[in-house]
Amino acid sequence: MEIQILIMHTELLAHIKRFVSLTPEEEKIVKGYVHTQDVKYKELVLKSGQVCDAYYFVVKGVLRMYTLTDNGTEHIVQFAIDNWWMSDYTSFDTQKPSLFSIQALEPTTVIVIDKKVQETLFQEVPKLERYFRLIFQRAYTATLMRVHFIFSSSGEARYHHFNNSFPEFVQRIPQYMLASYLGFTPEFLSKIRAKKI
Amino acid sequence: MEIQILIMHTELLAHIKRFVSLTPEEEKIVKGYVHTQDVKYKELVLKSGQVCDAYYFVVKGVLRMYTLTDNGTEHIVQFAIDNWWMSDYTSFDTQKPSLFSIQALEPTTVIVIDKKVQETLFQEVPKLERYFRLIFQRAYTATLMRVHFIFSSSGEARYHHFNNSFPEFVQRIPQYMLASYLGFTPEFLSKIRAKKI
DNA sequence: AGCGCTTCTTGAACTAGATTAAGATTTTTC
DNA sequence: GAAAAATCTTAATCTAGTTCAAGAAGCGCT
Repeated sequence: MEIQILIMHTELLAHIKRFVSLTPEEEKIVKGYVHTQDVKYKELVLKSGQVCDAYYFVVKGVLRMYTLTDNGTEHIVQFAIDNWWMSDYTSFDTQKPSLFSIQALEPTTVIVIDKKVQETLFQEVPKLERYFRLIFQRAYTATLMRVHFIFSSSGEARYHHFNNSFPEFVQRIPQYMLASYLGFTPEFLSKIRAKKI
Repeated sequence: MEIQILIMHTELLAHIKRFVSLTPEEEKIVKGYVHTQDVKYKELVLKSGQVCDAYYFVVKGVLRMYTLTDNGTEHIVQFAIDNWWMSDYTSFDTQKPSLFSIQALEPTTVIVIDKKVQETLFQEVPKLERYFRLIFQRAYTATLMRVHFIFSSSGEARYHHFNNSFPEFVQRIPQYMLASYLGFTPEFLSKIRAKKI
């Protein structure tokens, strides 16, 4: 068990070190402030209406973030797979209820930074400000690219593009969720697939 | 002129200080590394195909970031007004050509951080890492909310929502650009407006 | 191995929004 | 202040994608 946790933390530290260097002491501090959590299939780590009180780093598995519209339909805003962070950062900062829910689509292991330690951790390891500056920058530009794709290509083109870019991932999630992420109905996705094989 | 520039810089420093505290020395360093630039109506600060080599902070005016699709139609990915940063951060970091163009929609004044000084500036004033961490976090979550709106509401609903949220801004830009930003055609926007007055 | 639940498919009728094209209005320029 | 350019409107036709409904596969569970 101890060894297991160590390996988990190693994944996060390796990821951080892709962006900033860390001294052994800093590594130790980070390890001291985070913890791992196992999330069962279909379990929620955040439920809309509740306040988000952690950042989640996916070590293994898949999370989805989604909203419920008035008429009861779900809309997937984003997925997180290995080495991605997910949270409702606005709810986290303002401590107001979140519009979003975050759910595991597989048995998933996450590393957690809790609200109550986040500021202290960032003060003790200021390099994390830079690390997250770069993480948010990437997430932001990736989301802008997504807006660009939504506006400039048809649903069919978006499906093929996503399929070509992340073929392994498409295998792992139900098609109706992919449809929701791409912004159309499962029936329409079925039709696209029927055309071309 | 000197006074004018000082006022400009004050706007940026005031904005930074909404997120992090700055000592007088740090303020001085920041002032030393940035400069202002006046951008004429319709002038481009970034042209797609070129490498983006600066961050731009809008002091006064409006910028738009857009792409050209194969068939020649423009798609506006975002606007920047007073106190917003705009850049193609991916192109900036990788020094690869940008897909986007950035253009002024009014005579606009920006404060510029050039690529060649950015790393040095951040090293000398590490608080800027935190500042931009928070800036990117907001930009990221705002863009996620936009994706949510695109998927969960009709074009008409999006128009009314935008109109209610930013009535003064809607006055300042041509309607066909608003249509492009909201993801539909100018003709459709005309129809929406005809319905309701 | 069979029952129940979740996911996927197909087809027919429908609609939000695109496209095309022409004219009207407003803004800019000399 | 008239001509040119840019923006906005209207209407007819068309299409990508939705909705509804029903059946077919797939898959986890005892």
